[in-house]
This record gives sequence, C-alpha cells and structure tokens, in this order.
Amino acid sequence: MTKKDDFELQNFLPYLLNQAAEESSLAFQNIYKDRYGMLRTEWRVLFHLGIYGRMTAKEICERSKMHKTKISRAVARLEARRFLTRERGADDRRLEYLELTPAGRKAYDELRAVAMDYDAQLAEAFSQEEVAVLRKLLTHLAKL
Amino acid sequence: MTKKDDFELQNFLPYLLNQAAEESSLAFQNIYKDRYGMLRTEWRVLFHLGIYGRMTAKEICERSKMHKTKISRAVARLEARRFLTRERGADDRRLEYLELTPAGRKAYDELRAVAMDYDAQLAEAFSQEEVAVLRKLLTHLAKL
DNA sequence: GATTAACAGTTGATTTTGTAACTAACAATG
DNA sequence: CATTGTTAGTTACAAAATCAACTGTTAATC
Repeated sequence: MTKKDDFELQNFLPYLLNQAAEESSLAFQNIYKDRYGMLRTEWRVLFHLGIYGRMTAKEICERSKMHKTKISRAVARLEARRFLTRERGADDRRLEYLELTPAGRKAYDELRAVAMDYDAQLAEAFSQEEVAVLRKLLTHLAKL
Repeated sequence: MTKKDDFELQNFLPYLLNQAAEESSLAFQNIYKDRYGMLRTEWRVLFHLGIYGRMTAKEICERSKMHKTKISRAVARLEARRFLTRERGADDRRLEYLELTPAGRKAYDELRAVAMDYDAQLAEAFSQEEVAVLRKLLTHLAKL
C-alpha cells in the first residue's frame, strides 16, 4: 500500500513491458476473443502472415520469439479453420510454406482494424512524436 | 518472406508490445531463472512488494492484471522460500497483508540490479529523451 | 439477528504451454 | 553411398495457466 520505491519503478523495463503488454492484450482480447474465438498465439501467427505474407513456421519462430511448439499448434488450429494453407517446399521438403487463405486474410484485416482502433486511442493521449518514439523503441526491442 | 505490409506493422501496438515483452522477458529470464530459479509470475509479485511495500494479493491483482490464482500460487511459492510473510487483516480477516522478509528484499534488490543493467543497455542504443518517453508511455499503458 | 449477497483467497478440473524426445528430410564427411 | 550430424516440424509428457466451484469472512437488507 505504502509506496516505497515509486520513482524506481520507471527503471524496470522488463516489468513495465510485461505490465503494458498484459494490459493491452487483455483489452484487445475482449474484442477478438468473443468475435473470433482466437487465442493470442493464433492472432500473432495470423499477424505475421498478414504482415509479411507467405513464410515458414521457422521464420515466424525467429521473428516472433514464440516457442516452435506453440506455433506448430497455432498453425494446426488456423489450418483447421481454413485460415491458412500449408505447402511443402519443392526443393526442400522439410519446409512448409504457410499462406493465408482469403478467409484468413479477411480475419487478419478485421483484427488489424481492431488493433488500429486501439492505437488511435493512444494518439489521443499523447503527441505524435511520443507515439512515434514508442513504436520505434518497441520495434527495436522486439528486434524485428 | 516477401514483405507485404511492412509499413503497417508499426501500427499494431498490442502486437509490438507482446513482441517486445516476450523478447525482454526471455533475455531477463536467462539471468534470473538460473540464478534464482524464479518464475515470471514470482518475480512480478516480488517486484510489486519491493516497489510498493506491504500490500494484499488483491491489490497486486489489480495493479498487475495477473489472474488471482496465478498470484495465489506465486505467493505460496514465495512464502515457502521465506521471501514473504502473510498477515491477516486485524479488522477484516479476509485480507492477507503480504510483506517481504529480509531474504525477500535481498532477492528483490538483486533482481532490481539485473533489471537496471538491462535498462542500461537501452540507454546505449537510444537518447535519454527517447528512453524517457518510452517509460512514460509504458507506465501509462500499464495503468499504474 | 437471520438471510442473502459480496468479497478475499484457495483448490480442483480442464486447457495451454514448455521440455525433451521423436520423425522425416537434407547435408557433410569418410 | 554409408554414416553421422543437422534442420523443420510434430508429438508425448510434465509444468503452468485459466476457469469454475469452493471456504471463510464481512456487508446489506429484510
């Protein structure tokens, strides 16, 4: 209850990031979960494919830092819903190229709109410059 | 592989936050897990008590947005390690006031140092102003 | 003051995740 | 071209998360 260290809280970046991510995910989740019944892992995979287009699970793994089994299962669920297709690599048959179906892209577009709404709220509370800095640093931290 | 939407990625704040939080947690985890054998939920509870001092599980729940069962179990583990003590509220016996023991505070102090090292790395890559903006906005997003 | 509702926290059942061991495909070395 | 190693992805099992139902306590209403 009594604040002991308030100032220093600002210095705990891993803590702050977790707090902020959890908070935003919950808010975002309230919308997409009811409407799309999609788990966090699933929309993250969907976003990767939507943003970058056709790619393999390995590539999603490297970019997202998600565990490969998590991706494997999210891909299976998204495939079951006909949101993506898999295609074995012609010259390397270990690889599976993933690509959104039209239905998958539609879901992505809708979720993208939700995410952009969420972003728009930020713009109201902060200056353009501040939001730009936030995005720049987050992008760096996420090592995209 | 082919980028389709690169520009728009910057707009997906919930996505970016998750990426950044996951990445930073993994880096942070490599240090604290081996050294302290502590789970993410546990250090988050520890941080709350370290930062704010004595408080109830309910308050941690509200601030952290973590699920109350997660907190309940993290508290039990931290208590088993003698990192905190519980005390029933005198006038409301439903409440349990949690407080770090000296050992708990020691662990917190050490983890805080790790977190601050992590932060220091950021300072090398970005200007003071940028980092300040990042912290300000994350604090706002986390609704502390 | 008895009864019903609300709240703090825990426990148990189910779901999701992580770890490690596996399959299948390719690459490198002898 | 056989053997050994490596890589992409899956699966089995163990750990941890969520959800719902529970205990014990306080507050509200009759």
